[in-house]
Amino acid sequence: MKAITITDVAKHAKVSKSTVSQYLNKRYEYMSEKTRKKIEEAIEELNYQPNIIARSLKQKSTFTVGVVVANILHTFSTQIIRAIENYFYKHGFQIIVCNADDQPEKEKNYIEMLRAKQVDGIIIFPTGDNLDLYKRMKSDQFPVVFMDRAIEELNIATVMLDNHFASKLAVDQFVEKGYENIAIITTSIFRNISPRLERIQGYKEALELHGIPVNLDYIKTADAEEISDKLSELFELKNPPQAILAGNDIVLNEVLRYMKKHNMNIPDDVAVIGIDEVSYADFYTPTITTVNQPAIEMANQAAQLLLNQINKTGKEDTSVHRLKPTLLLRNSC
Amino acid sequence: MKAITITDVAKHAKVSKSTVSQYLNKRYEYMSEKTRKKIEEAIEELNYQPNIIARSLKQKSTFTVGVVVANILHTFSTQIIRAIENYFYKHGFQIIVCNADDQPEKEKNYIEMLRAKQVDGIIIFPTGDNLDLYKRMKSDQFPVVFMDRAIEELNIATVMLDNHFASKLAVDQFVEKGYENIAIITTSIFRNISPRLERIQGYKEALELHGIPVNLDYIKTADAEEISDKLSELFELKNPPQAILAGNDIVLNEVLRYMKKHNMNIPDDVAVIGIDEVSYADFYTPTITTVNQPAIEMANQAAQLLLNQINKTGKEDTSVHRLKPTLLLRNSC
DNA sequence: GAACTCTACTAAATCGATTTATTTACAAGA
DNA sequence: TCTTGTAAATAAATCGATTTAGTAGAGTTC
Repeated sequence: MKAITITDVAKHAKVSKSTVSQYLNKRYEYMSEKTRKKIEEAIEELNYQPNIIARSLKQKSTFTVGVVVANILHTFSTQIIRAIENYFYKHGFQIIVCNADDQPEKEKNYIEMLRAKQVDGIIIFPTGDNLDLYKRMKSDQFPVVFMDRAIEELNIATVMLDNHFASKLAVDQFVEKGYENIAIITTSIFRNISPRLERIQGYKEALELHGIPVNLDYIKTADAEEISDKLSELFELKNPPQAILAGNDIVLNEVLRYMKKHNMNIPDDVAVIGIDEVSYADFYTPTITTVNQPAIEMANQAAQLLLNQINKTGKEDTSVHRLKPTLLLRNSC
Repeated sequence: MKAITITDVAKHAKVSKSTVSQYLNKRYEYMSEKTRKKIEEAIEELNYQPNIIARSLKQKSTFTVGVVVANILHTFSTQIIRAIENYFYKHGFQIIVCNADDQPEKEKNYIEMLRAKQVDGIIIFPTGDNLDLYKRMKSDQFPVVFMDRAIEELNIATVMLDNHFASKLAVDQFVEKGYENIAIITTSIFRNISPRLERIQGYKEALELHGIPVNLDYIKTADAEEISDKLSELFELKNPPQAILAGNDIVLNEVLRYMKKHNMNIPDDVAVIGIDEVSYADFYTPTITTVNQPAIEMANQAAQLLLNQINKTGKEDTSVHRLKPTLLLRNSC
């Protein structure tokens, strides 16, 4: 890899570096037509590409933003990434995607790396366990937007689902179909992951609205591997649930796997609704009713909030934006 | 955002920039214990973080590699990204993921951007339509590894599935179960995407091995939206297929959607095998037999090949590495 | 005590761009 | 003829690190 620099171009075109730089930045008024042509030719001939590293050292802005996702394997994460990327691509930015794997330690490393690399801003699916780090970014006025999960009292712009409403949509549907013994299962709430807590909270509120007492035995949280055990616990209750709300796509998979294994019929033996749309929802037997997150709008909104911070356009927005999910009514309930 | 630089640290610790730099690079033998402590404290107090941009301007290596995926929405892409990222994370590299959306134009922009940003190497799922660009990277001796798709005559290290064998696994299984009218459906081969061509080729070869004549009516390629039409064509044949090999996860979804819609029973009305494992394979009714790609091994191998090129370790390897898939035998066939 | 070696440090060059201040050449105006 | 103004171009400073070459001072050796 030979390295063609601005100096080479300048020599080749028999002008100064400064003039070449002006050319590169399209300030043609500082040079004659003839010079412009010479530089153009030199760049062409040498196949010169400016070193963006050197450029951004001087210019500060790197036109790169980071996205730190909690777990890249979630369909929701991928959809968000893709949409964020599309948004920023249009605005001339690149995105650096990093995968924190739900590990605060990894999240910390990535955020620090990204900052050290001088990205212009970061969209984070926060693990929630790096409060000091979040605070430092805030006090440094470094552009940050949180996605999917809220961190209290930090006043950082956040885009997330209206999780209460998501649960309400599901519970309302169950009730309409005549179910009263309704269980909810989410993945672990070990680190107080807000969407999960809110979905449980929304579930409770929705039940109360319908005058149905909340039965704590019907609320289960566990990591994917233990969900099957939790389901067994549910069905061993003397009053087993007739309906199950799966808190996300992973839980839904586990629930369906369990049903399959135990030869249980949906919705006759037990009705099911999942939060998060899944690829197979409309051709599974039965088709699965789901609560769909508006991933693209969420991504666009987060991207826009970040871009506003980066460009210092619009007034400061540190609020939590909650988008409404929709119910995709099918036959599992 | 105040910017603490090495100069600030030097002043604060009352030493020269050079010494601070030595400290940052852990060359403690060039300073006294006392100086080391002073610098350590200064860095701590000022909360200093070195500017990696400035560093890499001098050092050349940016410890960043790019991954340009064809489409980030494919589960296979995500698995690969995740594994590549894990591999490089261990070696102190960051990865920049870019999504080409199967558009050669976008791919070109991204590769050029990545190179301009001086990444140390790139792993590409090539669209195949940027031959000049690929050649230039090759002649610049820029570290590149292709993933998933081969580009003929370029002599660029490539990691991909043994696609012929993938089809063979499926066809062998069909034949063992007594099926002879076997169809294959893949997504569009518009741009000569090698895995798709190879899967079709492997399907033909496998049939011939079993002495079954190849029926061209049984071979269909189409974009996702038209697959349902192609399926109708298949079942309107006077000799409709008894078995269908779905060329990837997207096709499999479409096939299952069609079966559901037309109330067709698997495997009685038609047997199905999919290439690519899917999340619901083991709890669908019936459970779905799939041909599984060893994504993690493929990612590790690609990452290792790239790292070798970057570090110039090992001898030059420009061969095509083909990994073997495995059959996950279930009940759809 | 001259010559040499080490240790602990520093000054200055460097990476490849951008940007500011300055210079040159030439034409217009008084 | 002597300013003055302007267009075109350049030199030099800058960004924030690394790295090379060099130096001061203490200790060793003969």
